[in-house]
Amino acid sequence: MSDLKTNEDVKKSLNFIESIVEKDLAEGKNSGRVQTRFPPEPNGYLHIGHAKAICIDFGIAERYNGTCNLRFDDTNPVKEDIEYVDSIKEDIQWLGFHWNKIYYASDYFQQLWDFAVKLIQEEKAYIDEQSSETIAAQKGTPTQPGIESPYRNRPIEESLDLFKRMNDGEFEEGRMTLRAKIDMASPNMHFRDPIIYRIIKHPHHRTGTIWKVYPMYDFAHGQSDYFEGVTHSICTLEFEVHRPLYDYFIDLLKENDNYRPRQIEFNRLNLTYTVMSKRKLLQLVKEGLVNGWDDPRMPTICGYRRRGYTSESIRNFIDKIGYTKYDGIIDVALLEHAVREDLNICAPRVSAVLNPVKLIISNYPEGQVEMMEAVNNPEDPSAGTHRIEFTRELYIERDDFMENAPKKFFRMTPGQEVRLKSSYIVKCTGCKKDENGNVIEVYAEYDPLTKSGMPESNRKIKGTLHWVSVEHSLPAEVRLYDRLFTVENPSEEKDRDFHELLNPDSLTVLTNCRVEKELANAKPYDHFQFQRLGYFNLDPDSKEGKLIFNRTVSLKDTWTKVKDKS
RNA sequence: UGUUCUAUGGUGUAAUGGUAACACGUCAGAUUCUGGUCCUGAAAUUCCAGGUUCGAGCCCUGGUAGAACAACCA
Repeated sequence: MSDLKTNEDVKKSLNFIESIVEKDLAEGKNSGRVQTRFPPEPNGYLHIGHAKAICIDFGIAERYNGTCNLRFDDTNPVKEDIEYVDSIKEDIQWLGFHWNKIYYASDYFQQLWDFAVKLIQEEKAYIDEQSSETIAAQKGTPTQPGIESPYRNRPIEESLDLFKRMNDGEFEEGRMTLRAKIDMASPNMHFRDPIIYRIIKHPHHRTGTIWKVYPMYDFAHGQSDYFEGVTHSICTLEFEVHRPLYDYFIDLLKENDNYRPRQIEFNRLNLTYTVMSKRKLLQLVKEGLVNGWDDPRMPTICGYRRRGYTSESIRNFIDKIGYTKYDGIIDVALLEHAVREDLNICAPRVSAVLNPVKLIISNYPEGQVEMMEAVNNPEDPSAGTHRIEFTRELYIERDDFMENAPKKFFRMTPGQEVRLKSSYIVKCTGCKKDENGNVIEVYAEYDPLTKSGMPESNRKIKGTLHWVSVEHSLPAEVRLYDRLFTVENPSEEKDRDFHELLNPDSLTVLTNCRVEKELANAKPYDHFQFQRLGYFNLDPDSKEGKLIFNRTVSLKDTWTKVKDKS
């Protein structure tokens, strides 16, 4: 035991974000305070990429005795909805995080308005009456400077007056905008007089129709951070080029040198075979290509939850992949490993047959029922055992019988002995086929001396099969979920229609499954290991008399490789 | 012919000027009443070229490659 490392010995190295925070702390910045925020826009459900952000936002606060607030970045009423607000809260809690307070960017609309008015008065902003096309054309390109708007130097009073009238609803959407007056020749496109306010007449899910003008992201995010007292504003890499503008507005807002929020960017999560774009996920839902945001094929938090992933495994996964500035793509195998790792420890083993074929133990008395003791979890002896009925007629997996088997097939084939899990060793004697040659019954003889626990049962047998009693098992429906996309990196196939990349076999519904009686007591989301078949959970749509299971993830199945070789 | 950022086995992440390590994946073996788990082993790595240094994955210069930025989205 002594050479085992304790948790303290295995000191995890700091990621670059933690290093920055520690350095700031060491330098006494922000009076030694650490405050973060998780700032989703309520325009969709959270996906696993958000989980990465959530873990670092809440994790940094926790690690450095700070606080983390949840802030909804609700500056675009057209796309946002209260449904999303609710789902986001639920998913964060399911992941096991707790916010200090909930804020909304819309809480700051008045402050932001006042700040905008101040900028106009200082000749740092003006009302532009050009169309979006004209403004875009004048913006130049990343390699060519833009040109100035003819409205750029209009009198302060005129801008002030128009800004007020914009918010009074006097002008149509798109008619005019408020732009910051910075530098049309800046190499950073975001400094070329960015639009900071636009007219939107669509009612806001919180403020209703009070406002007719809404701030843009760049004019709301940093300021909101500042108003709240955020010290470390952690976001993804694509906001890197926004940071100078973030700092620009903070400088105009900042009142003293004791506090200033700081933006830090990390690499967004990319997963193989997975689409992470909110826009595309919304499209999948809207076009009915999946059964809602919580479809088990979706990479959303609620999709994974429904599929049977545990929050623990998602957090462990995030922990494994780390935070850097390198823009790579992570193999889903790593996520699946994290899920198996967690489920292996906590999922009870139960018997289920997905594709049943009858097995008749010809020398076993008709009508006899024996209760067999089944271990709930070999990884956890304290999980105990449960009992399962053994009878003359059983169901086994159709794939577990082969009439003419290759050498490395260790399961049911004429003349070969196999062990029926938790019960007897049986020897296959043959099978019966219908007129089409399909196997309809398999026959075997049991050895009464080999019941689990008996001395004779210690014979070395290569194959162990799972089974259920024909009479005592329950019917069930099992849904096998595969990858939604056929290509490893769907976002790289930009020129191809997204629909072409969808996997037509991403969902397989098996309706003739049989499960052991024990499962009648299962509760929604409970997870199980169906022995060699993988991990499954009970779908919340299950009803009394209709059990529905989702396959969470398959086991690593080396049999498939043996098959390839033979 | 812009600005900003990035580059370590197949994938992701460490090593903070001093023996290139960890996890996943792959392959092989052992154990097993799950072809799972656990265990053992193997193959495989610092983008290129210079420079600084006793010593460079790390610092400097120049290349190369990739990413982000030209929404009245966030």
